Amino acid sequence: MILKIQPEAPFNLDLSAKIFSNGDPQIQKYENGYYWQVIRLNDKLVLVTVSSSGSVDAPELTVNVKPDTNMDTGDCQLVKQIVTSIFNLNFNLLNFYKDMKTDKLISTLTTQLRGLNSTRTPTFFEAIVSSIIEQQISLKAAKSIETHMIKTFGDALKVNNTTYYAFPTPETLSNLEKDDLRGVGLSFRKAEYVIGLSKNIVNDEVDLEALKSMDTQDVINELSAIRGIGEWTAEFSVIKGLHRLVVVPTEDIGLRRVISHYYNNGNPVSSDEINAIAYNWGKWSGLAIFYLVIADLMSIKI
DNA sequence: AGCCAGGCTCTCG
DNA sequence: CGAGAGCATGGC
Repeated sequence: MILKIQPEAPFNLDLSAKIFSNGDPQIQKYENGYYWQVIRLNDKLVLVTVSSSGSVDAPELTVNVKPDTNMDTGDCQLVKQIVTSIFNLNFNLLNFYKDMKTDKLISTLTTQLRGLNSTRTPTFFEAIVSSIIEQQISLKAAKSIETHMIKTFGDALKVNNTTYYAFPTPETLSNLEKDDLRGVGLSFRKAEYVIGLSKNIVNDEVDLEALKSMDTQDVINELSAIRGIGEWTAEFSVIKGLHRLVVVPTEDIGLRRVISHYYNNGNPVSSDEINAIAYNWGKWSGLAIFYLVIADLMSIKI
């Protein structure tokens, strides 16, 4: 089944999905103009493949859904809604570009990276769990552990003789023992965090849906109260899962590296210095940082 | 080989 | 309170 989505222009799928280039093909990947992953509808899993036609300033996305048996109109709407959420397609970048025209460095990037939108995880839960896994260890190590966890405990969907995996649900993870998650590479400590969080969700002690409509700082406070979630994890969870790009995680080593690179000739920067720089971007601070991070990733020289 | 890498909790003093 | 230990895998 083919669905069409018209994103707010400008939008560039190739730039926006590039961060998934080294993703696992059985989980989530972007390759040769195609982005794919399994998404969870109300009562079923489907493999969704997204590609782009048209131009950056008049884009159209084609969404291929498999299997398409028993897909009703509500399911189609949900697929569109989830894809729109993942790539932030209802967000118009033009106001950001306009307001950044006076910022020499950022406006250079908005020209070069025109149509780059930041992505968000399909579920808030996924953002929190992966942020927990990413604590302390390198992103490479964390990714490897997460992949192992998804392939072991995620729900499988077979399409054209290939098996794909959806991120495991809170229900599934809440029923695991610590040893199960230790077996896929989490530390015993992180296994406790993930299982504890999942149990809280299943028991309705934590309501992630309710958090979604709260102020960013309130969400961070609520999350930080959960065992295993500190300030860093809470901030990255709302950035990756709820797209709250107003947060400036000054204590994050990745952000420090990027600011140091583009604003201080590679010399270390303090939290205060980062805050001072970000303050000038106002409500666009998170998006400006996102453009810097991607520029750094793509080795763009300014 | 050994240290560090997008943290956090627990334990001591 | 503050400081220190311990933890998981991958890369150098």
